[in-house]
Order: sequence, then structure tokens, then C-alpha cells
Amino acid sequence: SAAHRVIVHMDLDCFYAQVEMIRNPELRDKPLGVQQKNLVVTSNYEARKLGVKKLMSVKDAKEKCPQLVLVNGEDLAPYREMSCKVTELLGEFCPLVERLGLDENFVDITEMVEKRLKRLQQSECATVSVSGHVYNDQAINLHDPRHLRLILGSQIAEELREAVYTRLGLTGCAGVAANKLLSKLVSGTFKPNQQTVLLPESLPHLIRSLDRIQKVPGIGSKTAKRLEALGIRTACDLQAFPCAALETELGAAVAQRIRKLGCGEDESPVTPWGPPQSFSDEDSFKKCSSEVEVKEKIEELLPNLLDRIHKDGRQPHTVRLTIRQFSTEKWFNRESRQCPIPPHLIQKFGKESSDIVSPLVDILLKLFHKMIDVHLPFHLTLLSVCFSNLKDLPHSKKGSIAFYLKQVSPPAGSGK
DNA sequence: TGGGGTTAT
DNA sequence: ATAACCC
Repeated sequence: SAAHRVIVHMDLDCFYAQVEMIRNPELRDKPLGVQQKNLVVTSNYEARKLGVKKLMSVKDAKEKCPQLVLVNGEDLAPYREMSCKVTELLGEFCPLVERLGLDENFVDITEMVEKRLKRLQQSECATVSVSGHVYNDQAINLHDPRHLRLILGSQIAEELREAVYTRLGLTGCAGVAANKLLSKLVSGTFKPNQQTVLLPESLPHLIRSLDRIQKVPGIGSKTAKRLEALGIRTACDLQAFPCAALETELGAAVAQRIRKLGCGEDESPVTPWGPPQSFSDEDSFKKCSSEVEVKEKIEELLPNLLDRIHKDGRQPHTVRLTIRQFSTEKWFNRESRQCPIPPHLIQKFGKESSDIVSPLVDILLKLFHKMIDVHLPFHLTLLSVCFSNLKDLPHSKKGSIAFYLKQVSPPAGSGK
């Protein structure tokens, strides 16, 4: 049944801004930006109309739009909460839901489509019509089973969006297609709060629209630069480029994967991750240059993190400290050191004991000293603490996979 | 240039 | 531990 998958990509509109408008409805009719440090990371459509772009500096945004209302969005808790509600809601329709960031979800609705298809074939006079847009205004042929499945998929996508709106008050876009890549590529065609289905005949048109190779999800800035050095700028360039040459340049694994991506092929399954594999908290700042300050920053980060881990119910077995040192050219240089958490400390994660904080601070400062010689001058611009390697405590129901998943997906290869 | 996440090597 | 990717 992998022959005709139907995948929905759902992408909430300006997610942080929507959440803030729900938290404070008076912001509804105003141009709104969500601020983190010196950046407007998201804005509502009111503000976008007035020229506020994604990741614009606060200074530029205020210049463009003096009436802009800003709310601080450095604490992700409200967004994380709402995001989980969205994923849970989608999970009520269908077990195969995969999160991508806080505001996107893939849903494999193949089984739902197959059910409706059978129901349809048993009914006498049924009329079927598409929900939302058809990419490239492609003509529909309901006698083509691929078309029919995707059209049923568009109806399901509409129901998912409707449920997210009526139950949570959030609007978003959806893309419906035969795999994750294509559903994601097509979902943003009409924005905001609209949906688009891609029929197979329009695949070449979609590929041709990828005028920069970096628009292909899975091809990031690094590979894009290397590809550009080979004269590859568009998805069509990539398709036309000899396989062998690509492999010698990027290695076989990467070359073959991105070559398929460039053709719109993507076999990767929709994978529900379940509970997070790590919890981290970070803070950026202009300058931190003494050990005392580092200790203070770490002590600021820990309580929030410990609270989140406590609510999760599992116990972390690894802790990591990440720093970013100031440098004029590269602002992307992060270093990290990690170590196992001593067993006697692991036990204390379940309780609300505060005597876990200072031993953890000690461990984190030791990790810090592995990277920085405090006798020499240093200049940090970011500190991050991450707990990972999370394990269920022996007899907990909470924290188990079952707590997060209503159903478990069948083992690979069990179908067929 | 935020504050997070993931997998691959 | 880092480097790549995603939002």
C-alpha cells in the first residue's frame, strides 16, 4: 500500500503571532511582531502588509512600521504547548503525524483515503469534488485513481484545518501530495489559510518553479554553496547533472538523496517521534566574560529546564553545555561538551528537590572549563544547556511511549 | 540573526 | 563532538 501514499503537510500561519493574538485578543486588529532579543522573528499579516519581514531587526521593523506592536517571545512555553495540542488533535484523525518544528506537521492519510475510496465505490451516485486549490489549475480526472485519492485527500485536509480552527482557533495552510517533499513544497502556494493539492501531471511545473536549489527542503545552505560551485542553481540543473560527477563531489549518500529530492522523489515515511529526545534552554547576550557571570547564566537556565523535565516524567542521563564565543567573522561557531549524569543525581530528577541544582551547576562549570581557560580573557555571546538520553523510569506510565501515542505504527515491511 | 529541534558522520 | 539539516 506504499504505491499510492497521500500525505498532508500542515503549516500554521505566522504561528507565534497567532498564539499571542489568542493570548491577548486586543492585539487582533493591530500590526503585531513577536520579538526575541533584537529580532522580530514573526509577525501577523497586518504587520506583513506594512512591510515587516521575517527575522527583521527591531530597528528596521520599527522604521518600516512605527505603529508595530511588539510582544516578547523568548519564552517558548506557550508556543510549545499550543504546538503539542495541534499535533495531538491531528493524532485523533490518524496515528501517523510527524512534527517539524513547532508549527508544521506531516500527516500520512493514506489509510483514511483508502477507507473513503471503498465507501465511495459501494455507493451508487456519489459526487466528488476537490477542496481548496489545485496546483497549476491542473484538470482533474476522477477516473484516474491517483487523482481520485488526492482529491479525497484534499477533503480530509480541509477537515483537519477546520478542526484545528474550531477547536484551537488557529488557521494554517495545507499541501496534499504523494510524498512529504511534494506536500511541503505545494502547501505554501496559496497563503494564508488556504490549501493546495498537487496532481502528478503538474510535478514538472512545480520542479521548474524551484528557481533556487535551496528551496528544496533537505538542501541547506552548505550543500547549496557546493552545488553552485558546480554550476547547479535550480532543481532542473540538478536533474540534468551527471550522477557520477555529483557522487564524487558530495559522496554517494548525499548525492543520491538530493538527486531524488531534485526530481520530487521522497520515500521517507511519516514518523511520529513521540516524546522529545532532548530538552534544552539557551540564552544569547551581548557579552559574558567572567566565570561568575557564566555561573549566574547557568543558574538562570536550569530551573525552567528542570521543570520541563519534571513534567515529562523521564530521567535524562546526559547533560551538555554549549557556548558561542564572540568573533567578528563567524557568528556560527558553537562548541559543546557533554558528560554522563552521575547515577545518584539521576534519581533526583523525579522529585522536586532543589538540591539537584547546585551539583548540576558544578558539572556544567566543569564542562565549561574544558572549553574555556578562565585565566585568559574570553567573550561569550550564548550559553545553552541540554539534557538528553532520556529514559523511562522503571514503572512510570507517564513518560512511556504509550503516554504520547494512541496507537503504535506496524513494523516496517509487515504490509504487502 | 532567536530559541529551539533532528539525524549523520 | 561536530556538522549538516529543519522550523
